Amino acid sequence: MNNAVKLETEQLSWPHNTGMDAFKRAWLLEGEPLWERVFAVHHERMQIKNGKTALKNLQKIFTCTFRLANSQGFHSMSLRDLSRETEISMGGLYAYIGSKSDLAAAIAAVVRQTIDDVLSDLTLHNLDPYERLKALIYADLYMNDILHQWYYFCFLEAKGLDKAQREEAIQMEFRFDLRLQDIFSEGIQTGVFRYDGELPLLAAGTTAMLQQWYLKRWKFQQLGTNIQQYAEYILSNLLNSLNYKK
Amino acid sequence: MNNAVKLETEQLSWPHNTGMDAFKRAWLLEGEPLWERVFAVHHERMQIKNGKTALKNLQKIFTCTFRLANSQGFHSMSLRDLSRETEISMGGLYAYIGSKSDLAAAIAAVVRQTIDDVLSDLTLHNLDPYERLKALIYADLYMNDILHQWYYFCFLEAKGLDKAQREEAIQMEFRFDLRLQDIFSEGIQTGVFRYDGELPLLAAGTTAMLQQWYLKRWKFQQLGTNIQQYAEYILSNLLNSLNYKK
DNA sequence: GTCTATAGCATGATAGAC
DNA sequence: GTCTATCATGCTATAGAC
Repeated sequence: MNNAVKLETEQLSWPHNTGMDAFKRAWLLEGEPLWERVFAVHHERMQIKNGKTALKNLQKIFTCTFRLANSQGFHSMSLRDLSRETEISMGGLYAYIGSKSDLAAAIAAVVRQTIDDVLSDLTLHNLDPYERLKALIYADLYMNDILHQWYYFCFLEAKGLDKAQREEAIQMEFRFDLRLQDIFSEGIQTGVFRYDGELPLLAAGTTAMLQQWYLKRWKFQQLGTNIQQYAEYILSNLLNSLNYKK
Repeated sequence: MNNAVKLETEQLSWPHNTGMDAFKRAWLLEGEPLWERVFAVHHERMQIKNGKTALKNLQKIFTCTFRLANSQGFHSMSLRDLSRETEISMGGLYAYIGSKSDLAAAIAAVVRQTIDDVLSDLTLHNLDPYERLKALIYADLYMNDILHQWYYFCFLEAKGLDKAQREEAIQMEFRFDLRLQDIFSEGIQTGVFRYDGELPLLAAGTTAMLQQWYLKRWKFQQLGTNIQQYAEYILSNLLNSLNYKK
């Protein structure tokens, strides 16, 4: 795991404390640490090796890519658009991105690695099924929220990626579903959950509801639903399906 | 409502009989009736007025557009790709589509009108909340299945449509959610349902699960879940949330 | 490290023969 | 009604000055 992402001193404060502030303190998914991560993943494709200036321009390039691609689509965003938006010349852009499709690939790669880092750390904690379920749902939803532009891009532009990356994305989602199913199964075995339907479908439905948070922002905005309320809704709905009795 | 879509003689056989065969017989959403619908919606933009040849080529054009756009994205599908795939020359294509974006707009328009026709007809039946819920979920899922390429296209290419059409798509989804909420509310009032959470979130979650059927075909294929099983899962999961007792 | 200028090519669209 | 040939434009990417 990339140490830059996780403050060791905070490791034990989360997921036991499931507030979003605690999550943000424990995981450095925003601001400069994020761009250092992007640089770490992407720097082989870059001509610029000076970290200081690279970070500033990487941030501009990725941020503007999200603004353009998430509103009109990545393929219909031209590099001239991106050049205008970032105020970096065409030639300048190519010192950072290698090619247009490299840019999309980098976004997907950063998302994959971040998810892996955060979720694999969750398994280190020794929690009971209820706590594991809660921690997984809150962690995933917080990630969806903080990196919502990244997730939105990956979901809607997946077709544009090469076959290996598309396959990776599908495998990531399968693993997430399986992680949920494992928790369900363990809870059923230990007797805290009871469910007589298809666990894969229950997991798939949960994943779908979590993804809504970045896919349907307009809906939650219109409803006035905040992230805490939505997390609680998903969890209580799921616990109800699982016949969990506190 | 467009009479060509609905066989009057079958009006009463559905939604009381919720099998997919009955749905397909009642609603003509496939084959020649579908392409006649497309022609009806799109013919103003076409130079060809002869129905016979137009229908055959429209089918080729739309079918190939789905194959290309749903695998690589509509914007990165060139009209030369489409020309090669349909075996219609570039000049020939323009006798049918007006422009590339007209083609996307036509797909969205056909979907919108079909949904409106099918769902508005459902309200004509006088059903109790349980039956209405079942009919709505089955009808929507069957539509998602039969027209899955159309829905998939609309979901993933929505960004490429003009503002009015994007707004229309959002309004359609809001109306669907509200339709679900109305049924929930009526059931709660008449005492067959009991729910103390947020109805809009329960409706949004149901809509999300229905959309999975065309968004995540790879998942259901891998799980071996067929449409009947999935319809039953969504309904029973929802009835459980609503504390419905048969 | 950033820029301007431009190469080289693919694209959407149209004109006009048949 | 369908085709071929072509136009004008916009695109990604690079070369080379500073």
